[in-house]
Amino acid sequence: MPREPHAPAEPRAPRADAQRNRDHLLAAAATLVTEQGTQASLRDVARRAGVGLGTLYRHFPTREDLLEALLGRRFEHLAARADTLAATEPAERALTDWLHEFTLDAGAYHGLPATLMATLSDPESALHALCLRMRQAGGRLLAAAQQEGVIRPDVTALDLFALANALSWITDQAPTLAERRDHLFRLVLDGLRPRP
Amino acid sequence: MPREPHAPAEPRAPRADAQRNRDHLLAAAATLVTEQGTQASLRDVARRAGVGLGTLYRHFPTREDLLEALLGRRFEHLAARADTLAATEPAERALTDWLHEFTLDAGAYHGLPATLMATLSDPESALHALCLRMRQAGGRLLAAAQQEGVIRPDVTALDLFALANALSWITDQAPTLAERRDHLFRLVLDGLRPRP
DNA sequence: ACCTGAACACCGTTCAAGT
DNA sequence: ACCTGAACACCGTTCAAGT
Repeated sequence: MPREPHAPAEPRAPRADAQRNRDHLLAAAATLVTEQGTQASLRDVARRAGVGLGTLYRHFPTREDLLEALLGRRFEHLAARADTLAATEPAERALTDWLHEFTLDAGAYHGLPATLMATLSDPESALHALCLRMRQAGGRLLAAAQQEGVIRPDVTALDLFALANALSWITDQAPTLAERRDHLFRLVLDGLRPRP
Repeated sequence: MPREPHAPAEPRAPRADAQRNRDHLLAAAATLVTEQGTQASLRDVARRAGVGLGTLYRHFPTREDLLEALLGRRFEHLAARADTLAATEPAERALTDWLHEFTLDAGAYHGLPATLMATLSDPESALHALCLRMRQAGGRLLAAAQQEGVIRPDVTALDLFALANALSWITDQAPTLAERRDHLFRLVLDGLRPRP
């Protein structure tokens, strides 16, 4: 039943050893990036995965490719959250809740806010598309809130992306300020509401 | 006339060659840090200064020491600006003008916002005292503005320092957003004003 | 197809040897 | 006192050689 002579070109299943190496690399990367941040040594990742350095580069040609694989699910989930919040919460609440969750995800690893922000100037980055989807998801919630007049009309989805990353960056850079995070978040968000 | 037998311990003048090396190091660092940011290679700095690598470490034991020497004058000037603004401008204007100038200085080199922000968790850094003076200068302007009721009372000098650095960081990280800088600045500052 | 690891060109930091 | 540069322990990235 398989082996159709002219079957439509299915994507070949990867060789078993290749798949296993990929899994080991991702597991090793998850550990090291959690411990040391987005700048963790790629040599260490390969070492911990029990794999040659070239194998890491074969599976993930750039550091961003590796991070994308690590972050994909998390941010897909976040994009979906935008739609559920839009459906269940008032526009302003949906926007602020979602932005708050975004700042948490953007701070998942040390150095991640900087990595995400750098994506804006680098369309080749494997994280570029991921960040674009985030801007679009945030943009939809933003438009709804602006429609209701609860957010200034001169705020763009890009502004939101930059500000939310900047807020994540503050606690990433100075853990001392972790306790001020929610307060700073509210201050900045307040600046986005129209002046009466 | 010199050579007083029991003259009070004057700080010995540095040897002429040492002084010359120091000057060359600072000139080289100024060029390379301007071109490549705060993470410029120290090897390159020594090379361009025409000096051995050990000589660089003798004069500037850490990268922060070098940056401090590079930034000292600039930020001293900025601290003085706080007092002149306080004396000549209304409190709110003085605060926003000064903060705006701070964001410009904090963005003088690539990577500088991150370097400055990191000093909060590192009291040993040569830049720690410099950043403290900035927080104090900003804090005085903040207190005056709060006294007049034009800025929320729950904003601290640390909040200001973090937010201003974060704004500098946005354009540092994504030059694309340079055109949005002043707009983002105003949005954030607006969030610091009391709600009516 | 896929994997390995040596090779290359860099780092930051230290320190024995020089003047 | 001060300077030098080799030495050490790391990087990221590439690529010839293997299975």
